[in-house]
Amino acid sequence: MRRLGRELGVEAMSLYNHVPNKEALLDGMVEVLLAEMEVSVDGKEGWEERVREVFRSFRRLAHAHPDVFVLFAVRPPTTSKVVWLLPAFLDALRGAGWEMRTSLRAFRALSSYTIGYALVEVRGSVPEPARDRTGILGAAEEERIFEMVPILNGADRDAEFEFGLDLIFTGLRAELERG
Amino acid sequence: MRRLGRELGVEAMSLYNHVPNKEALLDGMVEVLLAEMEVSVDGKEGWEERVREVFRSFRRLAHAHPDVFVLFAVRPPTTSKVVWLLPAFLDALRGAGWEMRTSLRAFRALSSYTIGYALVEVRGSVPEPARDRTGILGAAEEERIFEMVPILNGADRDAEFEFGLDLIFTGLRAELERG
DNA sequence: ACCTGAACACCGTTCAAGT
DNA sequence: ACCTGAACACCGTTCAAGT
Repeated sequence: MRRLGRELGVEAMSLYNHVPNKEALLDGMVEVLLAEMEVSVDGKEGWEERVREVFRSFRRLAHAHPDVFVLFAVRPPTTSKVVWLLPAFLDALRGAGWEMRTSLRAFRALSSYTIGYALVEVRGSVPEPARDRTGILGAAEEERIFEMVPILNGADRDAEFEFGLDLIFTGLRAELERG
Repeated sequence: MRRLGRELGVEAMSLYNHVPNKEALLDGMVEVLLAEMEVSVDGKEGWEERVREVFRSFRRLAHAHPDVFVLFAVRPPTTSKVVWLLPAFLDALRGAGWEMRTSLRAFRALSSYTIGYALVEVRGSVPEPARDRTGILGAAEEERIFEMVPILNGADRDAEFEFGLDLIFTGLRAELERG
């Protein structure tokens, strides 16, 4: 609050004339973040490609404002979180022909995946492990870890994210066929 | 630090004889959390059921220590995060016959989903939306939101989580068949 | 080797007093 | 209606001084 006050050329206490407290300020930032989400879905054919586009936009939001995105992920749910994300999803879903419970489960799966993926991404890459640090593991397992960390860090994130979406959509299509 | 000191019957500054700073303390807590993860996989037949069990354990960890789990999700990656989770996964995967890149992508998909799902779960349920709050939406969309929030909150979390795992595993099995 | 007092540079928030 | 000074009850951290 004090720093924000300084930035605005005002004392910290003045802020309380405009905002109830710091928490409200943080939630407001998240709200602004979500309002910024732009989903351009109109050109897309078919529910699958439209839904993909919603979650791609969501991930782009995390890249654009990583710190606020962490707030989004961590702070308790608010109405605005639901109000921004859910209609965008349901809108993209038109034509899929699911009942509501299935739609909501699909939403939970896709949003959980996207939140988790973007969060891991935003935190940065895994540090090179120190040799002594891994003493808990057997020698073979230790070797495996050393081999994997660079591959983990060197991955093409966009392709990797799409791969995860592919998995989930394969599951959803199968679900749809079963009725 | 001051509160922890009090809890230990000692002044806050004394802690700096044992720990470099607060950050290190938080990372240590995450490390203890991960060390606590118990995966009982030995009885399970087949890689799929074993891998499922790994991520179920992970989610159970979030329920047991929600605050530390949030730290896990938010703090930068450390060696110990990889060292605990990845070997457990790779171990469960034996017999699936994938190359490393595919294994790592499967790991990313499943861990992202589980982190995201557990995080949303841990934050608590969505508040009942206020009627005036949703003025941004059209009337029909507003009605849809009002209808959905109770369903969203009332869901059977265990079943919902498993449903998401189902989707991803369906995708992985398809991937496996294609080679 | 470990603990402490004093000190520094911070926080968020309240409230009476000002314009 | 909005801003401010003073004040309260906090933070994490350093460092010289103690045992």
